[in-house]
Parts: sequence; structure tokens; C-alpha cells
Amino acid sequence: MEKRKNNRTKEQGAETKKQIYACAEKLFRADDYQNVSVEAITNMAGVTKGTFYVHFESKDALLLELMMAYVKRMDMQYNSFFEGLPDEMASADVILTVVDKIIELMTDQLGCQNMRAVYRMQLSSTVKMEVVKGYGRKMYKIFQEILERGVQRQEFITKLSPEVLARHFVMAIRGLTYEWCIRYPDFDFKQEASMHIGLLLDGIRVDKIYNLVIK
Amino acid sequence: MEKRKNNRTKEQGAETKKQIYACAEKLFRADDYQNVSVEAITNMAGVTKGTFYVHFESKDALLLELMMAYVKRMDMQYNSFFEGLPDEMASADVILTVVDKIIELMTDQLGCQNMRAVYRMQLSSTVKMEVVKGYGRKMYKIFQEILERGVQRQEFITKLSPEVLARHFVMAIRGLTYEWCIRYPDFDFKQEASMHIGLLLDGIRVDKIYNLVIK
Amino acid sequence: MEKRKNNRTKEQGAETKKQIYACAEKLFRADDYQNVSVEAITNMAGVTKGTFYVHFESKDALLLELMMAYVKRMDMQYNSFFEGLPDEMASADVILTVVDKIIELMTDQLGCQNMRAVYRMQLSSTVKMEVVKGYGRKMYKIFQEILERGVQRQEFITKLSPEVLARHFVMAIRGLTYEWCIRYPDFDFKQEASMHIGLLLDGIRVDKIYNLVIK
Amino acid sequence: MEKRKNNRTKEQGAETKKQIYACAEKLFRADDYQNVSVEAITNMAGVTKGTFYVHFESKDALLLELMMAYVKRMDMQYNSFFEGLPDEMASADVILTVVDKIIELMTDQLGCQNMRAVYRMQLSSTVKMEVVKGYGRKMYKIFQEILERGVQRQEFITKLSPEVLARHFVMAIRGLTYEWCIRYPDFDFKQEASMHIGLLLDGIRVDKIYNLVIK
DNA sequence: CATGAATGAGCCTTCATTCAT
DNA sequence: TATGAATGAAGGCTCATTCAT
Repeated sequence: MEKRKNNRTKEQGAETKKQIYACAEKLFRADDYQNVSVEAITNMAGVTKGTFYVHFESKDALLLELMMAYVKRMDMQYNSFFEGLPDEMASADVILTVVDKIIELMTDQLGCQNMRAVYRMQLSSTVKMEVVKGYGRKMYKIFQEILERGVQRQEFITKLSPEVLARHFVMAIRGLTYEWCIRYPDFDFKQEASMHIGLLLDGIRVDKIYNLVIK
Repeated sequence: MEKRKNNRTKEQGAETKKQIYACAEKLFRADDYQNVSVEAITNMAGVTKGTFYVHFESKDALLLELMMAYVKRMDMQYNSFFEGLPDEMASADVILTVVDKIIELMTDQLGCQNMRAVYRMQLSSTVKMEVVKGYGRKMYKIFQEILERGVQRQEFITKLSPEVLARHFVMAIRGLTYEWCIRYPDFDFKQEASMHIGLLLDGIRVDKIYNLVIK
Repeated sequence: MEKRKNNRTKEQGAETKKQIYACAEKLFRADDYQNVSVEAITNMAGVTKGTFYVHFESKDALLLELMMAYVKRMDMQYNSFFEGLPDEMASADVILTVVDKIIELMTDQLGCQNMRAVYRMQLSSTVKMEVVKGYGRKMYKIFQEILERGVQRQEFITKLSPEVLARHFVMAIRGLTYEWCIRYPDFDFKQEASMHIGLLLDGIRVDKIYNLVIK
Repeated sequence: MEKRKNNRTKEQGAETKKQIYACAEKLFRADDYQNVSVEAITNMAGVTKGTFYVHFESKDALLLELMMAYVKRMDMQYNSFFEGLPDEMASADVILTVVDKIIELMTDQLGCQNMRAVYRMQLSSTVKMEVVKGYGRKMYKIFQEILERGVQRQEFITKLSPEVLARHFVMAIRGLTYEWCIRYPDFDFKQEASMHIGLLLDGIRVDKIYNLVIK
């Protein structure tokens, strides 16, 4: 009898934590981390401030958990999306499609405010970078793979190694994301990214070069 | 006699303001805007809080002034450098040289920590965006001008307008700068920028394309 | 068991609020609203400033509650006294008796200093007028009712409507109260009020007029 | 030569003081004393804060001067107006006309905010009452005189002495003024005062009583 | 007489966090 | 697990007043 109670209590506890978690996410998406108070979160979650501290060590700890989850989730999603693409697809299209997906995920799942928080954290020397540092690692690997294949298939031509190129693509994505963060909502993330990555690709795409010369 | 007195008090006032200004800059460089209190600034400047409000309408107003000064200073320097370049220089080289100069200015005059502060500020929702939006305007104009000329001289070929292209070059610079800020000191800003901008140029440089095809 | 605990904490909270409330009242009685700081209140109440804001949204909100309580208490007491009066009593006497009672309540239950505080508050532009405006509403209704009945019973004769007349009686009471507040203790509130209201009644009392004419 | 200079300086000084004075008056009329800052006054007067303290010991001192001047001016104006009325005018009309004039003076020359300040001061035990206390003295004398004459001419009939009656009329005026202060701008001071004083007069006017009985 | 920079005490309010229950 | 009262440090800002010039 006691056990059952314990289980139920635990379940309820987990439920409550999830609730808080979800509300925090919603609020962080709408406003800056610093402007979202614990009270606002607990009010939305329908619990008291005390409860918050039962489940989270601090506001910072919550943010950390949140971001770790994001990074993990994003990375997994990039990857599974990438792996789902048909092998015969043109490498340039693969890159453009993946980029599109990445932006879609950021826009829909993270939201601008959250991304902003991540970027701000990276610029704050104080904050534990470890968590956030992992961010982009998967993206880098994917780009590298695609580029490598593209070169092998002679779709791409370049003097740079796939590793170096991949780094620059990731940098471009990061730069665009930064732009999105500071220009939101007056920035069409998807379109600008397509164009920008398109530009980078133009320099290495065999087909484009061929086309230009024919003309 | 009266004038001199007046001048002297005025001078002192300006001095104090500068002092506050300088301390604020130092502190904002080290920490986030929101975490720097007016009191911290005035303590460092050796004045009272009241004095702060003699010279600045609010904490926000100070930040605004600070950022405007940054933007203005940088913009002026880009420009005077650009105007000093010989007209007959190849457009691609002009771009690469200007980019080099921009990086040099940032590295030598502002420093990474300072730039970091600017970027952090831009990510703080507190700051009125209007001012920040002006940032890079000069850079943008310069790129636009070079690209336009390059197209006219048939050094560049592209389906995009010079305006759009310029925007993307500026974005690239910004992205690289962000990268520099978060990777410092493990990031060779100059080299990475040259390579990155080089990649972007590759897609529009007539000479490169020609070379590739010949081979 | 859980409930009792909850109740106890709640009780303590209510207790604290009351304590703050009482101290605020005391201080507002002694000095102007603007000159009483939240800190002064909390110091007196033996709590911290933070606690204040647990129980009251703002200093203004506290004042509002305070005033509403005053108004409500007084109004209830007027009313129950009035309703206890015999129906057959002469209307002029009813008015004079009610006025007597009103003065008695003010004198004995509120006290001059308190009334002073209320009047000072009403003169402070800070306070939201809506609440204050309600003040005297009950008194007004009572006067109106008596006057109406008096006219119907032909004890009173006047060209003015009971509503208008009632308003003027209320104003007279308020004026007298103000006088009491600033002249205390050199002002025989009860006597002066009787005389003053008597004068106002003289103009509408049929019996008085009749008497005068006979003579 | 020195003297002339001194004179000129003095003149200018007086001018400046007047200027500050006038601006303070304007601002106090528009807003509460506590909400009008020294800076606001000096800004409007086009002088610096330092100058303010050359001419006035403190903000309070300025208010005091202002009020003393008001009281004096008002009293003088009541009086000269009253003395200008034709001797043969009916006493009731004299009272009504004088009351009208009093209200006019308050409305046009003092303004509601100023009056409010006076009334608040009277309710503040701390403030030096001496100055404000004189307020109304002249008014009382005028009423007394009119009432006395009215009784002598058998226009008024009452069991009360002119002194006592006069006191009640003054109280009524004060009450109405208080009402004006707290109800402004939703209070038609002139009309309400006419009506109210009319009511008081009704009880002592021989003509009115006569009229009623005839009907 | 006039300036205006500087003061410093004070104000209201916020908020992450603790803790007894 | 959940509550909610209490904390206390901090924060941005105001303003009457002083004083050297």
C-alpha cells in the first residue's frame, strides 16, 4: 500500500516537473531568459514557487536542462532527417534540403528567443560552455559527409578539404542564425539561408559552372 | 573671468561623463548589460549614483550612446580605407583587401572582448534595435559599390543584384565575427575570413570559373 | 493534518497582513501618504520590505484597501442606525438624529486624527478617486430617503428635488467634518453640526415657517 | 558707478525671482505640490537650480510665500468687491453676489490645485499653520456685516446672532471649496455654491417665507 | 547674481531562494 | 510532494540641496 502511494507520488511529481518544464519553455520562447521570472513560470504551471524548487535546483539549472535537451533533440533530428534522404539525390540539393530542415527545426521547435539565449550564453564567458559547446557538432559531421560524397561523385570541385568546407558551411549557418536572432521578426530566415548557402555552393558546384560557361 | 570659470566646470562635467562612459564600457565588456548595475559603474567611476543621472537619462540611454559611438567609429574607418584604394584594382581583390582591413580594425582597435560586448548587446532585447540596425550600413554600402562595379566590369557574374549580394557579404562578415568572439583565441580571424569570403567570391568570379573550365 | 498545517500558515499570513495594515493605518494617520515610506511601515510591522509586496501589490493598493474599509465600515453603521429609528418620527428630527449619530460615530470610532487622514488622502491626487467617490454614498441615500418622505408627508416644502437636497446635506456634513478636523479640539462638532443642519432645515420645514408667520 | 551696477543687479535679481515665482504658480496649479520638482520650475523659468536657491530658501519657503500672497490678495479682493456693491441692494442678493465673486476668484486666480495645497496644509499638523490660518478672516467679517444689516433692515429673521450665522456661512463656503477640491473637475463650483448658500438663506429670508405662505 | 556639477539619502519595486509545515 | 509566507539583497531612479567658480 505504501509502495503504491510512493509510485503515485513519484508519478505526480514527474508530471508536475514536466508541466513546469513545458511552461518555462513557452515563456522563454516569448521573452528573454532574464525577463521570465520563476513566478511567471509557476503561475502558468499552476503550482507555487516552493514546488519549483522541489524540482529544480535553480532557475539556471532549469535553463541548462532545457538547453541540453534542445541540443540533443536537434542533433538527433538533423541526423534522422539526413539519413532519410535518398542516396541518389544531388549533393547540392541534399545540402539545401538539410539546411532548410535545420532552419525549420530552429524556427518551429526552439524559437528565436531560445536561440538568442543560447547565443548569448556562448558570448558570456561565465556560463558553463560545456553544454552549449556540443551544439553544431552533428551538423558539422553531416555537412562534411555530404561534401565528401559530392566531391567523390564529381558534383563539387574545390581546392579545400571537406573538413574545412564543412566548417565554413557551419559558420555560415551560425552567422545566419545570429542574424535571425537580432533581426527577428524582420528576417526571412529560410529564404535568406537558402540564398546564402546557395551562394557558397555556387563556387563549388560543377553543374553551375558548366552552365555559366555554356552561356 | 566668468567664462573661464564656466568652461572649467563644464570641462569637469565632460570629464566625469567620459569617466562614467569609460567605466561602463569596461564593465559591459566583462559582463552582460543586465548584470552591470548603475551602482557598479558609478562605484568604478568614483562618483555617486546621482551623478550618473546628471549625465545620462537612464542606463539604457548610456548603452545607446555607447553603441552609437562604436558604430560610427568603425564605419568611418572602413570608409576612409576603402576610398584610399586604387580604382584599377581588381574587384575581388578590393573586397578581400577591405575585408582584411575590417578584420584588422576589429582586432587591433576594438579587440575581441569589446566586440563580444557589442554582439552581446545586440542579443539583449533591452536595447532599442533602431540604433543597432544601423550597424554595418557603411560596410554594406561599400560592398554594394564594389560588387556593382565588378559586375559592370564583367569581373563578376551573378543572377543576384548587387544589393542582395552585398547583404550576404555583410552577413558573412558578421557571422565570422561572431565565430571569432566565441572561439577566441583559437580562431585565426584573418585567415578564416579570407577563406570564407573567398568561397563566396568563387561563385561569382569570372576569372575563377574560366580557370576551372580550362582545366 | 495537512489542512491544519495549511490553515496555520495561512493564518499567519493573514496575521502579518493585518499587522502591516494596522501599522500603515497608524502611520498614515500621523503623516501624509507620500511621506510614509513602505520601509517605515514594514519596520514598524517588524517584517521586511519583501513581505510587504507579498501581501500588497503596491503602496497604492494598500491605501486603496484602507480607504475602502473605512468607507464600508462607516456606511454600514449609519445604515443600521437609521433603520432602527421609529417610522413615525418627524422627518426633521430623523435628520437631526441621524446627523447626531454620524458625528458620534466619527468622534468615537474613527477619531479626529483618523478622519483627518481620510480627508488628507482625499486631497492627495495620488489616490484613485473611484474609491473615494463612493464615500458618503450611504449617507446620501439615507438623506434622500428621509427628505423624500418628509416632502410626501408635507413636513418639508421645497422647489428642489430630494436628490439635490440630499447632496447638499452631505456636502454640509463633509464641510463640517473638515472644519472639525482642522479646528480640533476647539470645535464642538456635535453642537455646530446640529446648528448648521438646523439652518439648512429651516428653509424647508413647514412647521418652522408656519410658526414664524403666526408670530 | 558701483551703486548703479548694484541696482541693476538687484533689479535683475528681482526679475528672476518673479519669473521663478510665476512659473511655480503655474505648475502648482496644474499639479500637486509634491509632484512639482524644483527642476521643473527652473526649467520653465529658464534658470538653473542653483539660481532657485539664491532666491528661495527651499521649496517649502516658496510655497509659503506663494500662499501668503494668495491669502492677502484674495482678502483684499473680496473686500474691495464688497465695498463696491450698491448700498440699496437686497442683503440676500449681496450675499449671493459676494459668494459668486469669491468662487470666481478662487477658480480664476488660485486654481484648484493651489486650493488643494492650502487645504492639505491645513490638515497637516506639521506645517506652520500661522500663515494659512488667516485665511477666511476677511470673508467672515464681510458675511457678518451683511447679515447684521439684513437683520436690521428686516430682510432676515433668525434667532441666531450675526456672528454665529456668519461662521456657518463661512463653514459652508469652506465645505463647498473642499468638495470642489476633491471632485474637480466634475463639480460645478459656482452653481453648487449658489444653490447651497441659497438653501441656507431660505431659512432666514423674510421674503421667501412670505411667498411660501401666500401660496 | 548665476551656474551647473555633484551629492546622497531615499523611494518603490522585483525576485531568486529558503524553510517550516 | 507541495505549499506559500518570508526573506533580503539588489536595482533603477528621483530630487531637494550644496558649493566651488
